[in-house]
Amino acid sequence: MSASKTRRQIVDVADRLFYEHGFDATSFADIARDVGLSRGNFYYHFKTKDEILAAVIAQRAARTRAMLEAWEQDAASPGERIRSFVHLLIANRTKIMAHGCPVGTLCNELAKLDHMAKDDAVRLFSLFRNWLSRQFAALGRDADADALALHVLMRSQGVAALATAFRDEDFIRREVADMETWLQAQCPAASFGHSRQPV
Amino acid sequence: MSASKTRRQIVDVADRLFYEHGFDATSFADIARDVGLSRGNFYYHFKTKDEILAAVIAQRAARTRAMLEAWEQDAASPGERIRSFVHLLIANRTKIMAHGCPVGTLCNELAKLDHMAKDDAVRLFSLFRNWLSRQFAALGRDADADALALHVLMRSQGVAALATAFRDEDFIRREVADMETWLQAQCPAASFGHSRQPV
DNA sequence: GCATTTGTAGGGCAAGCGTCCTACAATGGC
DNA sequence: GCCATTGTAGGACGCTTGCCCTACAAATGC
Repeated sequence: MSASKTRRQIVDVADRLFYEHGFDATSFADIARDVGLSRGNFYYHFKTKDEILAAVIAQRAARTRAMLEAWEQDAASPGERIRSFVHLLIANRTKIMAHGCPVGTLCNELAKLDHMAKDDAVRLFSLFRNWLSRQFAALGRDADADALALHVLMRSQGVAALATAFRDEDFIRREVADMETWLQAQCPAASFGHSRQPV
Repeated sequence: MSASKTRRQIVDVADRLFYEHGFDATSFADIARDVGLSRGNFYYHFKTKDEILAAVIAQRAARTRAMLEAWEQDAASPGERIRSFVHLLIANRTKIMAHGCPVGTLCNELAKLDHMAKDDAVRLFSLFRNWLSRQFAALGRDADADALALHVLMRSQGVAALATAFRDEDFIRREVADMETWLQAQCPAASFGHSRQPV
């Protein structure tokens, strides 16, 4: 098997395990077992655990960028794009109720561990923050675009945190609906499309 | 030194270390060092690490209950009481920016570790949830009191999460002010006291 | 002043950690 | 068909973990 393919497998598995069990609680052996590699052979692909973390964060950043660009293409209006973001909460509800927001929980853990890569993880947040900010600016809210972006991000983090604690799917849908109402109120003139009822 | 006093010291130190570095990353040795006890002697006071965690959670629950009762006494109106809760974000801003919300981060970590005590940690959330719910009910919002309580809890969790990531004190004050405005709008008839400007 | 309880010190245990090394199988260029 | 490169297996390393034990000091009861 080619090295790059094995490497990608390692990063995929590590990504999943870091999300499900946390970075610190995931051991080299755990990743190796799931990839089907011998423990020691890891050294060939990744010298240290931190190196794996860096690769995982880089991959998440790349995928996030791709997702945001796709929304930029697909969604008709900035308002629709923001709705796409908000609806991530519903699309990923099962995983969120089990393990929280991948970005938020990673940032929290790395902050507690006072880990080098902490700032890199926060940069994942910044991707969303800047993208949301641009959408709000496009809606004519240039003056407070960044504050609005942080507000949306804040809400989704809060929803994810409580959804994990209480495992309440209705709560998620209720708060998403509330965010949509809020969104409409922010830019009454803008077209947000038809406000679909949550399923 | 009396056993109960040493025990209390252990729980206090463990509480702090669990908050600052997380449960998993805090070792027996770390706690022992900070208390000034020999490593091995822990066995006398606590058989297992989980036992320490249970004691820490129990202490947090007791202190939370005491705080909520104090607010019940001090604050004139239910609205003022809810404000007391919201202003925790500002009062504890430094610690929150460094280590997040003590309850939220603990729940997240225990969920990832799939730890026995997970539900006990969530019960800390429920203390706030039920208390807030009672305040909203007292404001005449019986029908959706619990949903409103969850909404307030959700917001404070979101603010704490992003405050940790971006270390932005202004963001905290802005969102607290926004929550106060929202609060006024929820129960226009109720007395919320004068809306102080955040310092 | 002796005996029992209460609390502490220090170290040992097996297991697991991240890391690192060496030996070997598979592959592809020449 | 030989050789260098690429990738893998398996285990050893030093360390730390949670946990447990025994020996001893200090306090307490009678």
